[in-house]
Amino acid sequence: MAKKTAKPQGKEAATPAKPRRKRLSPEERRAQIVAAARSLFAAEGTDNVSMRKIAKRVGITQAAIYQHFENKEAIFFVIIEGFFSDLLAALEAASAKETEPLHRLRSAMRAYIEYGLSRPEEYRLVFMTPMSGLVRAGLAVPRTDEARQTPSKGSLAFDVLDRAVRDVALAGRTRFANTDLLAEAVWAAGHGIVSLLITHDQFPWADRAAIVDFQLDLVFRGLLHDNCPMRKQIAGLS
Amino acid sequence: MAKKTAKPQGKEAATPAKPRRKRLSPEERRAQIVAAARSLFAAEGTDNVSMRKIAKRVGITQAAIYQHFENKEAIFFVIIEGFFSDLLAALEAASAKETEPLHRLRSAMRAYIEYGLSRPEEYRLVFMTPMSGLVRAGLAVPRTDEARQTPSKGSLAFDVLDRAVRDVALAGRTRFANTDLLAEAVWAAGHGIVSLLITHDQFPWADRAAIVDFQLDLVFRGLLHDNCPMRKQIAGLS
DNA sequence: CTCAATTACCTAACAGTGTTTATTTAAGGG
DNA sequence: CCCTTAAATAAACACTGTTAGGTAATTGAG
Repeated sequence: MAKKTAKPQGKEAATPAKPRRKRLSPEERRAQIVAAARSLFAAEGTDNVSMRKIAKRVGITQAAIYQHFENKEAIFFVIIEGFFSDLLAALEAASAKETEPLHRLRSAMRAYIEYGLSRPEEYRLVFMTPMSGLVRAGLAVPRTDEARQTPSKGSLAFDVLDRAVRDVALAGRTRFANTDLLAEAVWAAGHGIVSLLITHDQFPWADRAAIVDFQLDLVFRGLLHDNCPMRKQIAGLS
Repeated sequence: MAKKTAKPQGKEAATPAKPRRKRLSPEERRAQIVAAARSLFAAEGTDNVSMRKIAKRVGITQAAIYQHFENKEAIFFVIIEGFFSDLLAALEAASAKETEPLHRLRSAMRAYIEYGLSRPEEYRLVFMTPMSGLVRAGLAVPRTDEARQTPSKGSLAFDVLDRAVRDVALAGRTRFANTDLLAEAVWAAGHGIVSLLITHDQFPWADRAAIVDFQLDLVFRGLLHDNCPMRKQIAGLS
């Protein structure tokens, strides 16, 4: 405001009520677009959000978005990066809270599940949607490759889980020697809960907290050594 | 062929190469449409199949489909019914193969996972896609309702799992008293495997068969009683 | 301060989607 | 044989993601 330069303004002087075109820096616009897209996704679901809706929310035309993003997937990509970044932070915070390997793994798993349930639309986008090269960019090739192209937040997040599982094995608390398999199984068990709860909220589920606790108990009882003294400590409620 | 009725044929006599409009019984057309849709879904993915593609495959115009189906979801619905029907058959066959409760549950779980992996696109449609009233029609309200409106194939399929879990509990083979929770947890563990393998085929997974075996071992070791003699029998490989 | 270059933005259009309407025409029964 | 029924069509609707080309706001050089 307070910008009264009073320029010549083209030729036909003051077509009335024409909302003056605002020009923002690319960084600002990008941030606006991503913010609008993220909140719309969360509110209406990923599929029900169009480029036009995002543009309207920002206050520009749909075509203007293409000045800042190659296509719709590119917006997804940025959102996913943020999702993985926060997921990584949540996992690391949960891991840091516990020192004993088993409790640490359990804490990380619980954090994963709760994080997924707290951001269902993004979770669906990241872990339940097939997108050429997109999910790949966020997560895949975490271990077997040697290229080491600055590992993505997604692979780092998986590494937290992987490390926690390995520590449990190193502490001699599980009889399963193959930690890769174990990490995948633990991940799948957690993902199954999140995925089903997100998609089938009509299903007559038991209480969510009870389900999460139960699943954790089941998995952790499963991976423990038969003679592990901790076996008694596992809650095993309900 | 050999139908040379030689009718008056309208007015402008023989516009050349105009493919004569064929008229089929509703049942035949419905079957054609569903068959085309199912094979296209399996081949190209649910999202990449349009009404026009289905119509072209059948040999009619897209609008003709609406004579037989209210909308695209209605086609999905029929396909899903078939999916659930086959799933139910697979689960029952797997259950029937084993008599000991624990082995029966394990057999059913394995059948579930393998069935899902064998029909990934339909599995995604049924268990990983949010669709208003659609999934509900196939699966939800399996237990808590008293209306008993001729239970769907979906709820019957879940019942197989539910019954298998309850039998394990009745046989005293698990310490978990809440069989509802246990059934949901077992389902979630299986679903997690199927879901992740379907969506993230880029991820450097271990061998599929090994993953499935491992997940089954993990879950079944988890649900067993501490002093259950069967504990030693569980494979627990790798 | 002015003028040219850059480029954020807009208008308009494209091809594709699911769906609807009005019209044609094939098939079966009187 | 006509005449009704309804399966199929053609053409349009409103929506989607995306692109081409023109307009104008901002920036930096002279």
